[in-house]
Amino acid sequence: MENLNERSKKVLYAVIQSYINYPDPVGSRIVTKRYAFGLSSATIRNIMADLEEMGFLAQPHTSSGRVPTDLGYRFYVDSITAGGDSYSNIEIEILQGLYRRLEILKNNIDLLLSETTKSLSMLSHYLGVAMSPASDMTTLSRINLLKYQANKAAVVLFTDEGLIKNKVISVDPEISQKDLNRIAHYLNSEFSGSTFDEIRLRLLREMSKEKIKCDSLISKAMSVCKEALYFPFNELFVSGLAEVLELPDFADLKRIRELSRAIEDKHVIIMLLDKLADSKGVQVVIGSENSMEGLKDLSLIVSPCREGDRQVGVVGIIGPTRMNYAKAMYIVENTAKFITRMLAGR
Amino acid sequence: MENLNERSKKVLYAVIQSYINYPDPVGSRIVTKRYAFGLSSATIRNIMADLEEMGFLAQPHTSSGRVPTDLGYRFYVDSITAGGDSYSNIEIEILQGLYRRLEILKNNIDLLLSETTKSLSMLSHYLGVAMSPASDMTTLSRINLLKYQANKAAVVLFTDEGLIKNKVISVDPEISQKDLNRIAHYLNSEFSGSTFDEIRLRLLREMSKEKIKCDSLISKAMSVCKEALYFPFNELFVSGLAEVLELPDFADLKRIRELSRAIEDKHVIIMLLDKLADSKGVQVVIGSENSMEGLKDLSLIVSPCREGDRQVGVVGIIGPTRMNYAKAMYIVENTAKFITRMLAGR
DNA sequence: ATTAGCACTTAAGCATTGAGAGTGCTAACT
DNA sequence: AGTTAGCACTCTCAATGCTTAAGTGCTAAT
Repeated sequence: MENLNERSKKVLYAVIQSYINYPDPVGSRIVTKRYAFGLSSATIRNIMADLEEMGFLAQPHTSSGRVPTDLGYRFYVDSITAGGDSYSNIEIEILQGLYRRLEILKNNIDLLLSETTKSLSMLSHYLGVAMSPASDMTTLSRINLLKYQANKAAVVLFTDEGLIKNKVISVDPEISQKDLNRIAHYLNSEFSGSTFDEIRLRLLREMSKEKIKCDSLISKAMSVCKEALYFPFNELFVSGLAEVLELPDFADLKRIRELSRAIEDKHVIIMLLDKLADSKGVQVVIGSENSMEGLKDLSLIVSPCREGDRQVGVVGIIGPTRMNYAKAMYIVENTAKFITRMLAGR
Repeated sequence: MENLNERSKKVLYAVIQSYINYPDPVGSRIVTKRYAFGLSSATIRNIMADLEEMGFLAQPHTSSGRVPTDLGYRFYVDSITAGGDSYSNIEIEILQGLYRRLEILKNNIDLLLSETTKSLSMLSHYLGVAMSPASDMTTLSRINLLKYQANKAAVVLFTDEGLIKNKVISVDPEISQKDLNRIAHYLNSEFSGSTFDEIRLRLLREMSKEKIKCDSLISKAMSVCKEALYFPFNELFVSGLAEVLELPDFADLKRIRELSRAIEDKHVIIMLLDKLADSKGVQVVIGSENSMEGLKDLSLIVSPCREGDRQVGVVGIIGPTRMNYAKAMYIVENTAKFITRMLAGR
């Protein structure tokens, strides 16, 4: 990047711009035609050869136009992050309209996130993704235990992030609703405000104490707690496959298979999003910059939804590396803000 | 079907059998080779021409082999339903193994169903689908209302089918937990055992009564009820797209697009499953037998999971019309039984 | 009723060809 | 010295024609 003069940069941007808009490798002639450099194609050719040598461009085969490499995109993305493009009013209005439609879902996080992914994919024409926060990092606000059948109880769990989860656990038939109330009361007074990570740790310590082991009711209660507080929270929502398959980038059966495997696994995407969730602001991961198998030659635009230190989720877009980064970043940034506002404004 | 003698039937079955195993149109020569009829290819040719005339077979183009029509598959499927194929021990063991792995999820219906779809698609190599019952038909077992924040309450709802759902509703800040308890108590005593369909109807009638309109607390309570009891229950789980894309039937980009649109919409599939959920036992819908746009040339094998009159869900398989119906039916039937056992055994 | 034989049809694979787009290099130009 | 025109070269892609293989329908013989 050091020995990259202003003119070369401009050419690089032009190539990327063109390739984003038209899915064909771009040659020197096209650059001179579509972008007024006042230079001949031969000169552009020389510059493009230099850019290729520096690793910003590549040729699919000798004598086709050039295509940006991941490095090229990276350079481009970094430059627009610094700049901060502004967007047309129309696009902003579409965004606002979609958000308004989602506002009625603010009481149901899962549904809100899942619908948000649909908006994301509609707006961007790429995959929309959203993830609720991992359980370890969320803080317990309140827990309720409801006796359900002879040997079952429902755990209802409120977190500071506004998540509500329920699950059924098996309990000793001897335990009554009163007992459960007492246990819940204990848990609330003891752990409310702590993250689940901490809670699990402290519970483990408590349970190893001698006196607890002896008292059968308490030990039963403890087993209830242990089961009640283990929640595999983080849930991933993905949509827009149909949208993505319209792109020329996914005309290839092999790529489609790869993508659909990635979507169905979820595991890989969750891991990646988890990694990116800690940072703040919009993150861009381009193609091979992520080391996940099956996500090569895909790009991710991700933003955590956080307010202070309270993280309520992650939203993002997944698409081919040949992506309209500026637009995608704009959409993700605003969607993250919207979700944050929605879930924090309580 | 009347004027279809035993020999013609055998040939029809042979053609279907062969086509299911090898995805190429089957010609008369192949029939004589793979299945020992003791007849020459010319004779088979004549029979196949007859079968085509009757609408059981079709030719993709003059002078290619023949392919079963939807009607042909229908004939075949009806015959195996009557027969009842038995399966190898190995396959039964694989099934049993997968089921055992799922047993630990019996307390979490949604997760159970969603994992079941994965098993279904693994076993069949087609799409696995599962749906929890529609809210109208489920019966309320118990309702709990938990005050949550100043103007919010969590509704926790238990049904006789073993479903547990929660949602957040907005409430008047004046309403206390005590009030909510009273409302919940009223709802439980009044409506426990009724289906949500009935409940909504009765609530509507109650609310129109004069005296209730006057009392402000009761009217507030009623508005709580109304919101609390409206649940869009029916949830659809689908998986196995990656699996299906390995099939030669989905080598075509257009079909893939169609399929993924169907999967993302869910709406269409839900409607179709809803229709089939009422009947009992395994249902087979072949290709154009369903009138849903986007599901043409796909087949569905579906079975409700019911015990007595209590329906706990629907499971099924979606695949190309060129499907191993016998196997798919076997898998669906047993999976439905398993799910029923899992959720009814309480 | 069955079958052998044959002419006919069609898809699919293969090599050939020509057009088109793009490149790199060299030599001329400013 | 930077820029450009010109040109030979490369590679893809679409079209073409040819051949092969599989399958059919029909007719005449068994």
